[in-house]
Amino acid sequence: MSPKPDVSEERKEQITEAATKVFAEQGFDKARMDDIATEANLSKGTLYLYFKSKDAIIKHLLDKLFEREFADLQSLTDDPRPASEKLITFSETMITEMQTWTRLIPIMYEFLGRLFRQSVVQKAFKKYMRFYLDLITPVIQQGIDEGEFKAGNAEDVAITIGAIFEGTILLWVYDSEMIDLEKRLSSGMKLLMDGLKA
Amino acid sequence: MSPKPDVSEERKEQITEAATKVFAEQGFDKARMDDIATEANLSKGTLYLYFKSKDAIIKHLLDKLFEREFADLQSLTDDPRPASEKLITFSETMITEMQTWTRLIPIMYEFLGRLFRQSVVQKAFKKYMRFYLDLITPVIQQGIDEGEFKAGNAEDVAITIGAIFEGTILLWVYDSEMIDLEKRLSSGMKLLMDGLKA
DNA sequence: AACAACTGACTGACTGGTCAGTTATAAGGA
DNA sequence: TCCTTATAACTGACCAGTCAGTCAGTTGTT
Repeated sequence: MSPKPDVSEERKEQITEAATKVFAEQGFDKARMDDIATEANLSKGTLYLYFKSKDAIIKHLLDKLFEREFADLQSLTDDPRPASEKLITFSETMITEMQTWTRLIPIMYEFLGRLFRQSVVQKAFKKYMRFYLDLITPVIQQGIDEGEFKAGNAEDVAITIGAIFEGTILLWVYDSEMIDLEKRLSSGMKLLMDGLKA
Repeated sequence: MSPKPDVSEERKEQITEAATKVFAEQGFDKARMDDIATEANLSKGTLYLYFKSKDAIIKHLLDKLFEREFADLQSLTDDPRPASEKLITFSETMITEMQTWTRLIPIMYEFLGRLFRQSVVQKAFKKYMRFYLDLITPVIQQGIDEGEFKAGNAEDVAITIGAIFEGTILLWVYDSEMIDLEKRLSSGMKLLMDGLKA
């Protein structure tokens, strides 16, 4: 029996939260462990009780980054509706979830900078790609098979859809005043689907 | 009269070249001035004769980043051909130039990480967006006016085209083995233009 | 001799990680 | 109810390594 309750999960969460904020503001390299500690209302020493190093915190953030919202999307796989409707659902879900995502975007791009040098980061992004393509490609294929979409390479189309999403976010990051993210995402998606219809 | 010829432009170029390589490999923060000096076959002290600080080198790279290849594209503005042909030319030019660009991509994304914190970087990316949109939007508008393209908001379409380019590059960065960049760029572009045609 | 170009040892500020010491709380005994 | 004790949780001064930036001195050309 411990004389105190185990707070370790709570602390990890608290540190993760603080780290997310500090890293988003300062970047991985500029951010100091003391900054994270202060933000989490803890001392630096305590951080090291729950994470072995600064890199371990960063790695933890990477692991959490993609695991978040995609559970909702899994259901597309055995959804019985026509492909075009499923794509619209996908698109709407993505756009809705985008709002919870936006605060993580600085961190996303922080990781992108490391993508070229760190194989852990590479693996995580590849896995994300795989997940996305395995989800969408069959839907496109279904649309082609059922004569709803033009014949063509389903994965090609899936990649273009992914590119429109990622690219629109990127352009929005370039100039967020000029671009209304939600509107652009849905208009881009619509444009593509017009070209897709048989 | 200096007793020696002025080598200052040559040195700046030499340092820029070395810095590009080192920053691409290590990232801005990890890269040491000594690394850049070694790569440039100079001593650290010499770097400081030509650049006031590490940040000054980074800023210089940012300035050079966008000024490179776009001169070619300017000609689109007073090209008399139909919009669809101009878009194809645009697309082909971009794809060709992509090859010279790829080695700069790590640096591009390195800057993206700083986009949220440094207004100099923000300004540069906004300017790039403006340049691109001012180039492409009129072409789309022309296509709509001449009845070649569906009616709609020209800037919307321009943004989606930009998103397809930037997004495809991003997905390629996520997993370069899976994506043949050139093929995907042209297939994505084709898909969109199908949806665009009246 | 004059001077531009260059060098690299050095300095001072900074920060990730450590650890000896402190604090707070639950359990058990009186 | 109060005291003692075990120990989990926490702290922050400190250490060791790092690196941007400096500058006194060297090199090489005219």
